[in-house]
Amino acid sequence: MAYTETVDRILDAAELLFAEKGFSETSLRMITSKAKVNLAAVNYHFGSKNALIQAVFSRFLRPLSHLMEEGLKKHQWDLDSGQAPDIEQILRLYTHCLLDIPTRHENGVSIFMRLLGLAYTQSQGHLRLYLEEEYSVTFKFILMMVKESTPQLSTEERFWRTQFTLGAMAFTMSSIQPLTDILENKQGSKADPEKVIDFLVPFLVAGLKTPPIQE
Amino acid sequence: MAYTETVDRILDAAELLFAEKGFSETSLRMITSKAKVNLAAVNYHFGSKNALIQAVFSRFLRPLSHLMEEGLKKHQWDLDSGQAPDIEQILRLYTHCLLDIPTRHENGVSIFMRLLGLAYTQSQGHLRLYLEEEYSVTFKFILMMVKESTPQLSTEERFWRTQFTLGAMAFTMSSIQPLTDILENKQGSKADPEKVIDFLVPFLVAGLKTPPIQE
DNA sequence: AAACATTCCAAACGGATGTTTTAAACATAC
DNA sequence: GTATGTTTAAAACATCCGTTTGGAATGTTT
Repeated sequence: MAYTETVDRILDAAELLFAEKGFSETSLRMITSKAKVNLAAVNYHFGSKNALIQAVFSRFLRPLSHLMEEGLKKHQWDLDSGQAPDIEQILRLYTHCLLDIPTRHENGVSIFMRLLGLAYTQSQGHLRLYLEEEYSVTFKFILMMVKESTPQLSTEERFWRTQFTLGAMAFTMSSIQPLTDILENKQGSKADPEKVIDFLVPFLVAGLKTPPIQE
Repeated sequence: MAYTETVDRILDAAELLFAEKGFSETSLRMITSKAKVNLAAVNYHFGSKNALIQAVFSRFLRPLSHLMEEGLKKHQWDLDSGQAPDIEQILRLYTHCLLDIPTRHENGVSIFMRLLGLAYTQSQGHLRLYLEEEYSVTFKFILMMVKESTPQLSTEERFWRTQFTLGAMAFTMSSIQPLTDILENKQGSKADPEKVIDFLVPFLVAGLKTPPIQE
């Protein structure tokens, strides 16, 4: 995919509109008129609306995945070393990488998290498949790290606690500022994502570390 | 709204399809053909598709709200008594009420949870307004109870922890069906909502009770 | 300059959507 | 029996959707 200016303008507009309205609720005509490009440009450059959705995700998941792998290497964590990292360190690494993604909009982090949440909750079969194929390696490795760090949990309880963690993160990050306000460029007491994460991580760590109900 | 048989059949079908596919992805023709009623019946009885969505929510939110108020009365919790309930009791009351709603389908609880999650994550403007107008009293009262039960938290940290809690609940609920499928493929155990809640509450309680970072 | 490939654009296509309208049947109550 | 409300049927409505088309514009290469 050659990144011409038209392609970028489409991706920028689509990213904002998808995050604000959802996928089905955003039409190609909304996107192209916001991006100030011709309607046919989407199908010309991306092929289909579904491919555009996937491209939007790729543009921020690729850097995120890359940052994560670098971070993991730097810590020299290894599954076979027997030295499991603390669960808090894993969360810190993940949130730190999130904040370091280069963003194309203000409040880019909020938008990314909102999109991530939508990817989970909106039943877009094609998107689920695509994400699974493209980025499962990195995320599976993280899941393995979580497993090493929480040996006291049953597989089932660990699975659900991971979901709770994801939910708290995605939901909170996506509502850091009502997205309408973001788009209107309305300013006020702007909530700093870093500060929210400082609140979030101890909350999640406490939940993850609490004794299991299934012995 | 007179609850004739046609009305109920429409609501039953809509409830299932909305929970399965989401609102935008469910057409009136899908609903009426599943309910085996005429297409025009929806607009005749409900007026519009949006009104139908609201009616689906009312049918299970009204009993839920009622159960909550009864539960609060039974515990004789009072904001001015100075006797703050434990935060776990509040969460338990809420989740128990959720499980006690009379359901019209098998897996009714899963369906309600999924709908509740969709209401939060799917940005349906009209739905958000409607829920706000109809059920904000009960909701605000719960927030006051949470405040009483967590006096050690600053207003800011309590606000965010409430967001984390809501996020974990809504996110898990809205994706509970797809997740259950994942889990079933992974291992034979079928996940029923009660079990998920049993995992969820201790996780949230631990997070809510952990010492604040802001002293 | 000529040939080529790429990008852009206005318009149209076929289909699905929510909604409305017509008419006729059916039930129930006064 | 007449009035009132409910249901079905079939069709049309206006609109929106994703996608496709043919040709014009643009840039690059020979």
